[in-house]
Amino acid sequence: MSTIADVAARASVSVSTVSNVLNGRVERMGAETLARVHQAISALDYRPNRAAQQLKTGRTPMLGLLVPSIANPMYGYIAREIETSAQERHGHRVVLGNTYRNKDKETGFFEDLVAHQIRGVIVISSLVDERHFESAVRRGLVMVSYDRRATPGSATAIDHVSVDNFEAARMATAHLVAYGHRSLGFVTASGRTMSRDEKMRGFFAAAEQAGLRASAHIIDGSAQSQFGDSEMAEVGMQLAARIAADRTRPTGVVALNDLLAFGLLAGFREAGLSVPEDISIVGIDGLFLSALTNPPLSTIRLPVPQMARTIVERVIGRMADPAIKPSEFLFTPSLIERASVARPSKSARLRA
Amino acid sequence: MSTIADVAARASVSVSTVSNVLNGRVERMGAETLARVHQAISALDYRPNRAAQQLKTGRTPMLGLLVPSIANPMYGYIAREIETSAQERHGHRVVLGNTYRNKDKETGFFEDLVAHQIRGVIVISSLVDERHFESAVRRGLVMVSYDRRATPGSATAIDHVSVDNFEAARMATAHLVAYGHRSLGFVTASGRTMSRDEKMRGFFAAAEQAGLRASAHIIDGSAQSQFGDSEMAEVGMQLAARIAADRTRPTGVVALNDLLAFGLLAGFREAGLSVPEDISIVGIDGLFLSALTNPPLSTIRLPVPQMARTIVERVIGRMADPAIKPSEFLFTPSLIERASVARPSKSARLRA
DNA sequence: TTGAAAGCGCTAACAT
DNA sequence: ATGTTAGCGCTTTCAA
Repeated sequence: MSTIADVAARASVSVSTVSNVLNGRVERMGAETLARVHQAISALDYRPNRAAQQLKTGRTPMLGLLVPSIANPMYGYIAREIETSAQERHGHRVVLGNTYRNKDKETGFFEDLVAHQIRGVIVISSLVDERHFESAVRRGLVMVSYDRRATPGSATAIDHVSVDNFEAARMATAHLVAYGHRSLGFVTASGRTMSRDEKMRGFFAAAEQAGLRASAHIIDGSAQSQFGDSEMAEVGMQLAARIAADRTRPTGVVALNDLLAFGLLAGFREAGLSVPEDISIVGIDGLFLSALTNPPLSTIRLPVPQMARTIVERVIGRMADPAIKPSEFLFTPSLIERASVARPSKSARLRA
Repeated sequence: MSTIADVAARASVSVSTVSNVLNGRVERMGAETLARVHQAISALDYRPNRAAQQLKTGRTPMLGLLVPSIANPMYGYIAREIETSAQERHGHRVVLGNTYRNKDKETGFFEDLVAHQIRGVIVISSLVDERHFESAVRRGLVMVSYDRRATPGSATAIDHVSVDNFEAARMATAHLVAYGHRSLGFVTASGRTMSRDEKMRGFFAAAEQAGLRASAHIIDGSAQSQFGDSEMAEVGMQLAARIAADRTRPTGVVALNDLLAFGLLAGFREAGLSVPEDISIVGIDGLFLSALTNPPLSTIRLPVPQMARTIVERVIGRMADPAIKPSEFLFTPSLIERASVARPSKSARLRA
């Protein structure tokens, strides 16, 4: 690999002149000099050594991206949007890490970022406990978190970008109510994340609003692991069996997310229940896969591309200007009506 | 951030002594000196600056990982296994890039890796044309490719890790044959990748073997884009409509991959065809989602975790020892029998 | 057993 | 308009 000195020699200029053209400081440069430098650069196929630039400037065009598991299609979708936006719109590469929702893994990732002088990091769907985040921020990281709300009241050093989870669950529940369901369930996996808590509140709010608070219940199952891809669907299957066996089961359920809904769909079928004839389901996420299930899943779509763009803009923007204060960004979801919701059957209504 | 000099000062030793302990050269070091250094390191919470190490040594514990689209659940799965293995077993972080199967994006990614002095790169399912790979290798990259076979005959500078695609398609087809199917289809999207060509060969080989060569057909649809996540399923849906309308349609089909099979499943249902009563399907990949479809999809499972481990070992191993020659690694897939395959119905047999 | 010092490739303040 | 140079934080050779 050729260095800046090689280029300088070939163009018969000093290294600083080369550095100047590299960094766009060409206003008062001789046109001929500039041409010679460009010519030398392409002749040598020269690329600046990022490590050297970085050592000098303390910056590097990279971002960290932490997900519970990239095998989860929802996180894969978000990650794709984030990486594409970081790369195409801001010229940043992204370092990916799977955390399996493990605090030590998160901490380890932050430490490595700091060691690599990568100053921006995006964290997807972490657990409620945020203390190791704050300590990472103190070490200099610019952090934006997805799918977690700011802890109310506490001034935070982190941007929070999320969908209005309360509203998402409320819409899903209201959709069921609109179809005449009077006995409702919110199906969730037992790990507590902030977004789950909010969805539960939205669920109950919609039930309350419809005067159905007494017949609205949380149904939760414990996952072996907490990072939710195949496991999330497993929980759905198990829960479906439990629900099917319950003679007082709800006529309509909202699933924590689409993956859980997929498991529910499979589990109900196995238990001999038809969706939506025997029970209605609405998911949350709007994964492309939700259009393919049998029946196609009614779900709440999250505006993922827009959220991803905001996330990336925030990290990059705040790295460039430390004066910008962290803030909160809430996006509104929307209902996709498909075929997993119908009016409750007479027998179902009687049972409930 | 404290530097090595701060540590040295605090421990009252020279920087080279600190560097020695950092790099494990402690054999003939005074026990007391060593202790002082350790103590200073933890007192200052010191972490070596990777950029500086890298500038000096020319190495950095990172890998590049290129996928067509991380939103594709199969690539997400592979990526998770690769990242986890790179991190836990070898202490390397991974830089992720989506290529959308675009040559310029691939080339751009390679250039950035070189600029960052990242010397190892893993490429998933790229297109057939490999020339820009060879040129990246000449620039110093250690490359391992997944899901592409080496170009026969040509000595390559790239490791190739893949599943035996011929065998995968052969097994899938033989499974259909074993269930009595005499009219076979291989459903694929039209973009040509190496793995697709091999699967077709395996399909025909199994048909031939069963004396069914004349009634074995390729059914392909063109995708708008080539990186295959939601699009792949779309193609499946369209193709299903076309197949359903065809009075001479096969009684059993092998799908290029599970995602395509999901689209097929949805499309057949929409067209009023039942699986497996009216038509049997077998997928290829073994995604966890394939267990959740209605009916559950019979498919060919790829040994993803093992392949991922091999991939990572190869990059890291060859970076450490340039004398190691690139080679080819072929893994054997296995059949998962579920419910999307049954004996062809009488009417279906007559039709064909 | 420990230390001094050169140098990795670049940026930017300063000099000319 | 262009050049000189110190120094970013580390590794490693060589000397003591």
